[in-house]
Amino acid sequence: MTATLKDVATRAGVSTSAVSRTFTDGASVSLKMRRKVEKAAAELGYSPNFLARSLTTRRTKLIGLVSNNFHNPIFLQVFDLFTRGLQDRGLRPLLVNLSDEVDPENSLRMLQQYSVDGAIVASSTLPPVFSKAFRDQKLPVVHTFGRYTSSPDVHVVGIDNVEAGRMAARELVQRGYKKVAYLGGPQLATSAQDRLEGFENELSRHPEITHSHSYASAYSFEAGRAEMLRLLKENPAEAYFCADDVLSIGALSAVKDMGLRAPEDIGIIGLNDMEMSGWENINLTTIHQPIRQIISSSIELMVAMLDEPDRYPEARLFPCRVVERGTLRPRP
Amino acid sequence: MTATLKDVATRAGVSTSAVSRTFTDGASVSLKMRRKVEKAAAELGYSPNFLARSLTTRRTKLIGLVSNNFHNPIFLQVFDLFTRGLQDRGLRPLLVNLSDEVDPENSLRMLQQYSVDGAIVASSTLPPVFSKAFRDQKLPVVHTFGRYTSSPDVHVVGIDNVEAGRMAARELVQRGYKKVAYLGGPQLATSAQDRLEGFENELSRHPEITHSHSYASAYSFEAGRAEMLRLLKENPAEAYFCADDVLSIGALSAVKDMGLRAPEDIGIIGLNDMEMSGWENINLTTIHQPIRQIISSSIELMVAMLDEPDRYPEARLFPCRVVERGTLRPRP
DNA sequence: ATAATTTTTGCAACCGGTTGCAAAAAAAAC
DNA sequence: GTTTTTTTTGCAACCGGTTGCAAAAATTAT
Repeated sequence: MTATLKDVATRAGVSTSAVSRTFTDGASVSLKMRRKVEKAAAELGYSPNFLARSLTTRRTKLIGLVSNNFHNPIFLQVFDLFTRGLQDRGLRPLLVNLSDEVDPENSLRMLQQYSVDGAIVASSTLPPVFSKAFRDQKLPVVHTFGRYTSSPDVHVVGIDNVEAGRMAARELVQRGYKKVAYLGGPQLATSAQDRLEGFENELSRHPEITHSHSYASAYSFEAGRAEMLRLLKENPAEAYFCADDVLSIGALSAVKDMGLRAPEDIGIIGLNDMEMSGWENINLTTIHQPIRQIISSSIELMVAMLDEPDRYPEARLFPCRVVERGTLRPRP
Repeated sequence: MTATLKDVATRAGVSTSAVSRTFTDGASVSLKMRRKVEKAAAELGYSPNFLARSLTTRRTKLIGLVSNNFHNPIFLQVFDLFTRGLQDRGLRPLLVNLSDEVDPENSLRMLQQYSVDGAIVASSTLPPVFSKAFRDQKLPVVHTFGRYTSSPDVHVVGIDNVEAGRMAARELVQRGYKKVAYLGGPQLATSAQDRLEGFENELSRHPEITHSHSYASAYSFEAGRAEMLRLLKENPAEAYFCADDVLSIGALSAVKDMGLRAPEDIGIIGLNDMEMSGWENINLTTIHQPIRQIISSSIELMVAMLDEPDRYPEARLFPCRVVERGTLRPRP
């Protein structure tokens, strides 16, 4: 149906190699030849078949974009930034939804079958074993929103979740809260664990402040709401650090449901600073996570790795900052 | 690096065809042969290269998932459903972000270069010329959330936007509003046009009710908020039909900003019924669009087309229903 | 046991490209 | 105008598979 290399060669009266070379940059073709070939190609509407090409070049320019976060609105932005960033560099995202997947095997095999050049794992809730499995197959992999370790197995780009936890604690301390708590995402998410660690670590310097923690079942509105409802019925803290904005919004909803107000009765600070946290009817005080930088850095790293697969794994962490809005009482 | 067909053949001491056949279902292989090959394959960790295979079979099982909606939270759910649905059928979504794209040429060529088996265009704001360009290249295409016409150029799956507009109008009429208005998305979006058409069409049966319309610059919170702020400063209507939930939420925010309340001062009805519309602090009365059915039907249609490419284009429309929450005054 | 039929297998060509190598052509040096 | 050097070109093998066809092997019928 569509024109092939051979068709163009025949039409231009040249060898197939010549045609191939005009479409490979850096190859040796005379100007005259190039003209001839390009003319024939244009007449036939030819453009090279990337997949056939990939057989010999061993480059598909396909990047597996692997995630299991399809419920947190922030990930729409994540996908937007990733797809555009990859496209701009001539790469193509093959989207893999790991929502219910527990075993890396299948996804790994699939990525191999499509010969992706690399995989970006965009998730803070996927266990590290996933990205490690990819790496073990010599597949270049970047774990975006992954866990920081001083000697990482795979490239990690994100924030220092421990530090973010500290930051949240400091913020609550400064505002004079005496009884605080952490409301985390799924307990097995490394991000949730690390944020708690930092939170408690900072609070250990303030023995006069009591603190506790619990986990919502997912990074979702409903989960945050349910957990906060439960907490409020018992013996609630004065202020909560919710490990994610969407969780915070759920928690806020619970607060209002119980006839309470934020920040007057209950203080809440989130993490992410997603677009809707700034919406007037939400107006959440939160810790800003620099998504754009995280993603463009992830892509850069991936591009670099395509040229240099044995690059030593590094961790790239970006600083966060508190965005003050209306759900925490003012600093004294 | 990874084992190839030939490696397996050598190891098992059989021909490459034999190996190929064991991995092609429906091919003729004796049980004994299959055993032998599978053993060798397992030992080498072999699995067939889909792209090489696609060269001869002319099937890549790659589906272009094309969209320009990366700001409306409902599309996160759309991507979730599409990716899972496609995966479940052994198809792989190649995500294409058309956000700033005005010319179908590039995207079309790219999809051709990767030999996708088909393309799903998921957008209500992309001009029909895009999907038509794909179709013209004999590429099976489904336009999800596309415009209904009685003799469609390409397969369309979605809702009857005209009818949805009527439904919204009826709802406002029944609740006794005397002065109503339509707040649309980007004017060139077919969905925005059609919803307005239905809205006005229904209202033409009620000459005692005055109505007007205007458009927000995008289907986004900010755009809805800005437009509603403008409207409220002039001569606002009693109730608005906002052509999208995220637009409605922006509008609601504007209403509160001006010191007004919904539904007491201004009534609002949206369209989509996205998850967060049900959140307690939003609580938007809206028209439910059956996303799950729309998407699973789109996938079914695509799968059907892969077997029968010249299938006559059809339109599949799903009925909507009003979801009553708290932003419209009750029926009398 | 032999012939006829069916099933299984391997050969070799092909899918749409790329590329090392050597020959041919063009350019530079003498 | 030769010779040397450089550039351009085509040949042919290859990337990792599939598949039509005919031969070989296994079944079934006689």
